Amino acid sequence: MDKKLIEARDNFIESAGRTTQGFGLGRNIGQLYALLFFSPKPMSLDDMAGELKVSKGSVSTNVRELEKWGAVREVWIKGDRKDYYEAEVNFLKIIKEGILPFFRRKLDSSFVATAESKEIIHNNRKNFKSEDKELSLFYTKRLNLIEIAQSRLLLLLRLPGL
Amino acid sequence: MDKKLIEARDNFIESAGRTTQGFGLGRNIGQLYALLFFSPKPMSLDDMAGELKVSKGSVSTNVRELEKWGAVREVWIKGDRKDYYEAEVNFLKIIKEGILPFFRRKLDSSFVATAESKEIIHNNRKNFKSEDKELSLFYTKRLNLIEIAQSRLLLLLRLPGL
DNA sequence: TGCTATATTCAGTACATACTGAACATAGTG
DNA sequence: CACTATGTTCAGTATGTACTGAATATAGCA
Repeated sequence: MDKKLIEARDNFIESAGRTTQGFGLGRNIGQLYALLFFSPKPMSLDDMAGELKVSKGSVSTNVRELEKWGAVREVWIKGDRKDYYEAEVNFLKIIKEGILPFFRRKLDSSFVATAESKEIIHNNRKNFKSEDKELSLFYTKRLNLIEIAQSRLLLLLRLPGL
Repeated sequence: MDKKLIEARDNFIESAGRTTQGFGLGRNIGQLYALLFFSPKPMSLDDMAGELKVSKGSVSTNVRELEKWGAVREVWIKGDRKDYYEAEVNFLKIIKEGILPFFRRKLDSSFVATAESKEIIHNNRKNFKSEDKELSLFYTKRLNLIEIAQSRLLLLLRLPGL
């Protein structure tokens, strides 16, 4: 394979790794997707581990994460007992159906925390005295603000424009 | 301050920290914002460091990052030479004007990498032979796919629905 | 059913990164 | 203008997390 083609591909792979890392998704996973995205043929775990110079264990874990997101799929190659994978090339679909729901789940847990905090205040509203009463009112207002923002955010993450 | 109120607040602060951490933004920065969001009065660096039990250095760094995002603002308290900060409570505004542009900048660098890879292939298109010629065509197609997806993604990050 | 090729798991480790804290810079005050 | 209170910086470190690699599980084959 031509040196310049390899350079073009590796430049992209490196960038993809940096990008996923920057979003808290790890470097390997982005590199892995980029590698498959630039492969004309499906690749086996060993192929991928070999190309990226990482362990097979890491490839196994990350490729299954990618599969969960619908970013890669397993393909059958008859007469071969290895698992082969290829990239889903509809990138926006991956964002919309794989990555954003993943992020949404992270936000859900903060949603839960907001509700918990409201609950704590509500359950104890009888026991607050003087300046704490005032403060509890303030907290409730702020928690309501956050709840409104959170639900709007969840709607937005459904990407109505897509 | 009432124990239950502290519990409600700290529960929220902890969750905020976990959330920002999950998005690759660090834990402290989320906690800091949450702390200010739940403070009826502006707070000084020492106040914040004391409440969160973290170093003043970290507070200084993170509060300025939050300021860049428009998530907190400095307020003057006359007769006091400390800097005081309060939270911007319009959370969606912070997302739209602070955090998304921050993420957008991360994506920009991957945009650059795509262009670079195209450039490399273009500059060498004369020199490829036989099967490499075919492969370079394949790469170009894939890079075009990515470029289209990337530009649509950037549009989306402007959150037209907001 | 045992054998071999392949995939998965997970304890240990390496690595990146956010935080600490002390030294330094700065700006208010008397 | 020196003094003091406060803020910033940054080298060193602690911490969390992703990766390694060997042990284990699994699945196809003969």
